Amino acid sequence: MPELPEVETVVQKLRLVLPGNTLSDFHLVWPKVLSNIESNQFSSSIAGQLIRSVERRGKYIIIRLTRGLIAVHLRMTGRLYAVRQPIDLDHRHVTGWFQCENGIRLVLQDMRKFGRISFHQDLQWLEEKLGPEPLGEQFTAQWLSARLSCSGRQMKALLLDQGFIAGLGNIYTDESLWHARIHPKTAGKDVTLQKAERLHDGIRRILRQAIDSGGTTFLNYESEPGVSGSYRNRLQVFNRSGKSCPRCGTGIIKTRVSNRGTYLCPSCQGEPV
DNA sequence: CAGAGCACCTGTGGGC
DNA sequence: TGCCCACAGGTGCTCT
Repeated sequence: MPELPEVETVVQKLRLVLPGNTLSDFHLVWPKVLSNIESNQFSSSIAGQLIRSVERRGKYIIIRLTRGLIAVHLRMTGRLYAVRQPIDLDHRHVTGWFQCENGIRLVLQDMRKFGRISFHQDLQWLEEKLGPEPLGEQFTAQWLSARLSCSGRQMKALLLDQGFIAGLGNIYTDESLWHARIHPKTAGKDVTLQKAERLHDGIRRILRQAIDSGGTTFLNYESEPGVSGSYRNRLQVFNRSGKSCPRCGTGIIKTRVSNRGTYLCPSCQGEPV
């Protein structure tokens, strides 16, 4: 579900209420939600710990404690939100929640139960597996062009690979490739410098606009209960098969690339070289 | 190495 | 209306 802009929106909301609070307990509902630690050990590891900050790295939500950190990945349908204890919301699909000493609860609700929570001492494990942040300084057009030129993989697969760039998912990959007029099956090394520059520009511009819109909502994603993102109204190709390309008017088609549903303009994005 | 297929889960929407 | 199938914003694994 959530890609970088949706996760960033969640992090921005949590940042307003969590830092400064002290965790007291973790309540496990769906056993598999804890990916690298046993429930009792997790509860005792976080009990009494101060939440220092809430950050994002790729699609991971990072909650820094006095000692160690909690990482949450929402996968397809996860939501993470804070509620005041007296407010009893619809508790369907809750896979686990954190209790804070001041009464605030941090709830993970996840229809498909793919979302995961893990506990770590530092971020080294993540830095080893993720590529650069697309909105960070390391992600430049030169870097992108150089990395593309030495890969025979399809562009769609490359952009979805979190080890290549961290944070893009199916929606923003299709939107970015449309922006740069690149067919998703094009091999990385066949992308010209000019198109790599356009892609770099598109990725950053699209992600920033999506963050400003609070992300994209289809079925599930809400940064908190009742709050959906409006970037859906600004999508150019994703989920718009049969509608006309905003640039040239040609009908947008849906195909399958890299085993994912993929939207593109057959005119603007031509055939792969 | 690159790509396909499947597993993990539950819900929804389209076709008949 | 109801049933069945395909598909869903992600990731990790196996197999070819």
